[in-house]
Amino acid sequence: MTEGRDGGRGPRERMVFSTAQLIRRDGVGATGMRDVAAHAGAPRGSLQHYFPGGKEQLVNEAVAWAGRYAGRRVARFVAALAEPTPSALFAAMVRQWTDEYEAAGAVGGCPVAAATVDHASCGPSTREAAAAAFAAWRRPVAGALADMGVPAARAEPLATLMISSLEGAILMARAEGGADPLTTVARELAPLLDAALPPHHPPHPTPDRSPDHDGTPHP
Amino acid sequence: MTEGRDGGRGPRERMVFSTAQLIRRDGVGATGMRDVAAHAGAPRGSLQHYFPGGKEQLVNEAVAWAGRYAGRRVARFVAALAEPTPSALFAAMVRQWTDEYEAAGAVGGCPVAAATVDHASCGPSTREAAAAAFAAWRRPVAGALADMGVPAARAEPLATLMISSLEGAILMARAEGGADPLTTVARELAPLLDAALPPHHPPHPTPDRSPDHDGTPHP
DNA sequence: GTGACGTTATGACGTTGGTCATAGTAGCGG
DNA sequence: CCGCTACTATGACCAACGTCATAACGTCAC
Repeated sequence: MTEGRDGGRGPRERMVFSTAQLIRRDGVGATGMRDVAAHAGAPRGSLQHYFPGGKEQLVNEAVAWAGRYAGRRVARFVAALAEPTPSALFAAMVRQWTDEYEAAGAVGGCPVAAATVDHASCGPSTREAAAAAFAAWRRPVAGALADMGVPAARAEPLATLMISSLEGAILMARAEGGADPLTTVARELAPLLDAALPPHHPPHPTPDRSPDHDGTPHP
Repeated sequence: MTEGRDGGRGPRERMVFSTAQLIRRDGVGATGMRDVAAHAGAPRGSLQHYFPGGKEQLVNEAVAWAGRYAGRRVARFVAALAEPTPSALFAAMVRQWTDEYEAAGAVGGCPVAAATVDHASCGPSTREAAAAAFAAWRRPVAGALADMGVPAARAEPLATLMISSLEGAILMARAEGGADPLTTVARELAPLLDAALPPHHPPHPTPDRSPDHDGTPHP
């Protein structure tokens, strides 16, 4: 899939983007600097020019980019929801992955998860970058829940639960080679999420699918 | 086979065990065969003798062992529960990790997750091994839920949700360096899990069991 | 033009990985 | 003693990695 928005930017952004793509598919340790340069169509020398901190800096920036991307994506999901319920938001987040897995197979996961697991392949700063990325992802989710009417005290915990379940389901889906765990988690978690709304909210069963194709590939 | 050389556990099992331990801390790619031999106190030559399939076979056996271990652990948790409710089982599963993280820091995650993410560091057979490990873990969880009174149709999906949430929370906990996501997920998911029980939940006679301690560290 | 600078391009070095090949050691039946 | 088998131990290879060093190619200022 060619995405229109990566070629226009400079080579530096392309390399960060390619790093995230390769990391989420192959892991941190298995992603070489040469692979990144080749995937980004950039010269190898540019790596050490733009990222004098070496692989660690490159991975950290890729993780940070993935966190920002996930946060922007959540805002986009919320804006596109016909029924602004927590379960509909979660369903949209999950559908992003089921669509990809059913289209291109369950290769590739979350780059932040890969960076977290491959902890030894990079320095301790990557752990902080992963924490920041999760925070940048959780914050808009919690904000969206609060906007929907979820009590402020429960918005953050529920966002943590949503992201945890999604990440774990991505893991199991990759292992099983199918998207079943993702759909299962979305279905089972839905009633709990909507139950966090104040009582006078009418329970609307299913969200209708709204088109959200911005052409940007997964982080 | 020669048994009884080292207290009943041969060097082969030690190597599989060490592989799981190193993988769950450093990832697959960053775990070298030499490291495994050193950690297991075994000679390097024994690796190629016991695992002619190389690193892939070693990793696969470690993943399979981790799956069996998790399954056995679930059975032990169920036996030790004072109140056999789904939320209590989930709390026990989560507490296994919070205890470790609060005692020794949030280094180390699930070896099955590491093998799933580091997909490129090993062949496709590792993916199947990870799927089998997840299944070996999910089956006893679903069985325990069914025994507690959860309808059979919901036992498997709920087990998938429990394991997904746990795996994702482990991920976030490692990234943040604390056990908070784990406790949050356990608390937020509890009402949904217990709501799957039939209206009058019958208090089962608790099978008294000594606290779990088999001397085996985490997988 | 000339120089400087940001970038691109490539070769080389040192390390580390997994695997292979080959010794070496213990136990045991003859 | 010998030969056999299971296991231990170690050195050698090749490939790949990240990094460094250096040179060439732009494009502006002057």
